Amino acid sequence: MKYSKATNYALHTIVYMIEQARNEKISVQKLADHFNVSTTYLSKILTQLVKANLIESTTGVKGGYVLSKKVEDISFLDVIYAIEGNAAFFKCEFKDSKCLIHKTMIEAESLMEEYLQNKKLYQVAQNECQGE
Amino acid sequence: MKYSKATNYALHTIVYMIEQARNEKISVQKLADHFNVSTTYLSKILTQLVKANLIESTTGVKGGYVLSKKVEDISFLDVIYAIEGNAAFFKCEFKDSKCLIHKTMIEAESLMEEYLQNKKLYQVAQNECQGE
DNA sequence: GCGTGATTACTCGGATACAAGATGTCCGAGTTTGAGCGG
DNA sequence: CCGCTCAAACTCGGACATCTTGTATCCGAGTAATCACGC
Repeated sequence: MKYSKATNYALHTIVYMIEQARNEKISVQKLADHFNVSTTYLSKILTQLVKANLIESTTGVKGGYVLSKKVEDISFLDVIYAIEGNAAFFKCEFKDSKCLIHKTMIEAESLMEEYLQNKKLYQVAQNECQGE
Repeated sequence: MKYSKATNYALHTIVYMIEQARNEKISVQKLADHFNVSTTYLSKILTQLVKANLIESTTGVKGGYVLSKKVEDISFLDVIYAIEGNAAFFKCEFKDSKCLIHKTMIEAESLMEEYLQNKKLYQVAQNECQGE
């Protein structure tokens, strides 16, 4: 039961983009250097963020990635869902919907997700840990 | 980011034991039949619960497992920790302790865990999903 | 009937096998910008 | 100076390799109750 490294990279990437001058495109290359990961790997992660409509990409020379929303609209949960998917943490093998254990676990998860939905990434920008 | 099946089995096993007459030993065999899993696999899971002092085992003929605490003292979180470990969901690769992303994620996790700590398993016993 | 040993019904733990997912790399393809070059 | 071509700088996507973790099985060892047997 752990969040993947990819989620960590995704969160940091978005925060980094928030801290850049607005609407300035940024290349995978630059991000990868900054976080000290391979460009190809990071690009996979960014592709997932694009599919979730959190960022936009423009191809070709001078291409790169830009936030596609107002910074106030990007929550932790948005990024997490984009990378991890939005399936429930817990799934009862048995009677599922009627299972009280299942119900309890879902309630617990909801608490956490509600918090992460209300927490926006721009709130932690600046003074943020910036890779190595 | 998902809880393992083992956690599901563990939670259901404890609930099942709560529903049994108190202090009555129960064998892996019986539990495995009930949940329709292999005895050897379930026994590994139970061993983890023993190590976490949630249940006790007695070996030999007429041996088996019994709860080792009062039912009011067994929380969801106890069982989850026993199986999943108590490591944090999220770990920042970078400056860790100073990272606000990390801090936020830990806060979110704490909310969930607090809920699961206060929720006891006997509260969902009875009317519970009992395997197939 | 009483002690001793064998059998039986259990748990325990190590070794192993398999599958799935996370992590990461490689490479070829498509796309846009801009530079170079010829008329 | 205009238009064409071509290279360069990007993203995109599929295929693949590797590692870790979860799931599951097998088997041999240890342990305690009970049964059987001999004295």
